[in-house]
Amino acid sequence: MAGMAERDGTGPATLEQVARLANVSRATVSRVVNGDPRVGSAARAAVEEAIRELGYVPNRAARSLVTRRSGSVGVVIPEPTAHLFGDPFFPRVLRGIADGLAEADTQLVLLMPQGRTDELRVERYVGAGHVDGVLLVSLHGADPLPHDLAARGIPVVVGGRPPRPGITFVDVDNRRGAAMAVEHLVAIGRRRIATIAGPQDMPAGADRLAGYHETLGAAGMPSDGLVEIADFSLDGGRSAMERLLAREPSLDGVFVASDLMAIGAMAAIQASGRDVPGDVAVVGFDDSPLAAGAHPPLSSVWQPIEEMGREMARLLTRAVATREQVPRSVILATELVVRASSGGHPAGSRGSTDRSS
Amino acid sequence: MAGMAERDGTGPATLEQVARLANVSRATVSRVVNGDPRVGSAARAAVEEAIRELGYVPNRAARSLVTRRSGSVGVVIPEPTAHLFGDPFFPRVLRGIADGLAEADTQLVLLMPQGRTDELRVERYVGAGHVDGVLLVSLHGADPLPHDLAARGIPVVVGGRPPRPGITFVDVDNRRGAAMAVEHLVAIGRRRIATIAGPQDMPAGADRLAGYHETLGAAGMPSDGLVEIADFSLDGGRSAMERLLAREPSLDGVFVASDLMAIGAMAAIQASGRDVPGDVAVVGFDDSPLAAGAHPPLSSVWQPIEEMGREMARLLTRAVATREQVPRSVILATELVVRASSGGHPAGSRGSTDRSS
DNA sequence: CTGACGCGTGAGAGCGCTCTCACAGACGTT
DNA sequence: AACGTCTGTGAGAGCGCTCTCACGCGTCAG
Repeated sequence: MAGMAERDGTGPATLEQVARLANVSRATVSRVVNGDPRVGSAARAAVEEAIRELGYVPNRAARSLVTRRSGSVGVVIPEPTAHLFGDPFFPRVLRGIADGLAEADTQLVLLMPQGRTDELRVERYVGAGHVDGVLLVSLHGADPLPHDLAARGIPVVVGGRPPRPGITFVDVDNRRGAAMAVEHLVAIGRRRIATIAGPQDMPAGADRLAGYHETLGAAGMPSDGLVEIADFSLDGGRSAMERLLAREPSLDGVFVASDLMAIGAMAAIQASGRDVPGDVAVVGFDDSPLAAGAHPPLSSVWQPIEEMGREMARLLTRAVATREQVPRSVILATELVVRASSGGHPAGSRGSTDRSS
Repeated sequence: MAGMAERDGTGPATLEQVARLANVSRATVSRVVNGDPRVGSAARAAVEEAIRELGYVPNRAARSLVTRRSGSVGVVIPEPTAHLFGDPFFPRVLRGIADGLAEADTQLVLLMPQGRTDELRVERYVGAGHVDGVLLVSLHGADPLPHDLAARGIPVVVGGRPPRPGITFVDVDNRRGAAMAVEHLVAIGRRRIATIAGPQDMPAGADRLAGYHETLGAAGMPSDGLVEIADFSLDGGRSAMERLLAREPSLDGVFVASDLMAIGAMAAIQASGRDVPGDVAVVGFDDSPLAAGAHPPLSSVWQPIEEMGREMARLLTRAVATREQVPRSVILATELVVRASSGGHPAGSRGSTDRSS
């Protein structure tokens, strides 16, 4: 490696070696490494030079032995969540988390418990102090894990609104996103607007449905007979749409709570001889790569998934550093992306752009 | 916690405390904890009792400080790989890896470098000995990382055949899987069999195309004008199919190198007024959840993705333990799942079942 | 001129564990 | 009876780091 003198003999350089080379004590080197300001500039320069020369990298094990911090956090992804997502949700949160943790020079230890037994193992593992905190991506129903951990005083941040409050979380604004989608359908003149919602034991499913109802209510439009629940799958979307069309042949707009379901729904609409968006306008949710490639291209609600992961990491890092126990929450804004399926321009032009938090 | 006496005062129990409670030396406790056989049964029992009573869990940092093993391995997922997969490939390998590492009580440290700069950071990180080895899930073209790490003597196992040999890897039998798919099309009487292949700079893409050619060649059937390359996306599959149909209207079977593309292809076939499987039989690859939900249900080649992850973990664990440098490789068998899209029974009945390695 | 007070630095004590070495006692061999 | 040999155990020395404490020095008020 360039610029890295070969240290004679055994393994990576140690603090001790750096100290000797720089003619200072171990303590001083340690101060430099950890950014302690009370170090003279001469000493600091000498140490930095020595560090560069030896290619010194601190030994994490030794450090965490004395600091009693592991410098790593656990990211828990329970089975049902991992399974659910056909679109690249999963990798994207993870990337955001990885990003956010890298900012704080923290390791990401992945834990994927399968079943209750594994969850208990995770709890024991975390309880043993092997990680400084836990990030939980849980989008299905009531999971006892976050509360159990929080009760033990372990910093926890969950991604997606948890069913029970009292826990720090980051979520995207599902409700507002859904509302924007429905408002858009209203704005382009649709009068019989249906929805295909996700499972109601998932906060994301429930919140999106709530946004639908809220908007229709505000517009003074009926929603009776216009709601179907499905399971976020392609096929689920298709059959839900078939039921909707059978029951309410006159519907002219539909908000579908996920892109995958929306693509299934469009297939059903087209199979019934109707045109999208001519007869029925469709808006999905996720703005996954599938949306832009659909026929016709699918309008969809974009959500800042990476940002969610990054924010989770930041909140956890702060909680670990300050030892504070107050639950916080961050809701990230969503955006509507209008495409041909709801009569917008064929190209994927962005709709609203409020992205504060 | 049940059965866990409250230790007076400060933090988790230590070896020392266990030793005192059991009336033995630290060394003996250490032996019991690490499964050293040369411990008398009386001492062992006393130690085990004390461990239970104190809820003792070894301190990883202290341990790895002396053993010079971190007890964790890095799992590297470069940007392009993470982005590519719409189907749940990514979570599934990860789950397999998590499984396999849990068997060896090893931590999974996730590294998701974005761009070359990050890759160098990963290299430095790994080089610093923070992990005992590296697992790399890389399915795109030539990545220098695995060879760089291997050259430094760091144990590496990659998932998916690497472009250059000389590295331990685990892969699914893409070639044989493709061959089985095409053989099946031949067996049901198709005579003009096309293929939509994946990107040829990805080994998975190249190997599946090779399997196609191999089988057609063996059957003495032509393949000229019957090959299209696409990018594993829904839309890519659709347009490739349109090109194929335009060029070769008489084709009666098509092997598509991914389910997502196959679904796009089926849409194109149906849009052209043809019936699946009546006019054109279709077989996909991946056997993702999308396949069973497609219309008609899609025949597809199933691959043991979790098993691939698990096997990667095992190979790495062994390489770390034995310090051996010999590259190995494991190829896992694929299976053909016949469904309605190639005229099989509508239900998803399994085809062949050779799954040795 | 003296004492108090900063500031930069070094000495040294651990953090919790593993592992080498020494040793006591039980057994078998010549 | 004297010797080796094994087996189970303990003592103790670190692993590489952080952090407290003490100390030497220069500065400034009294």
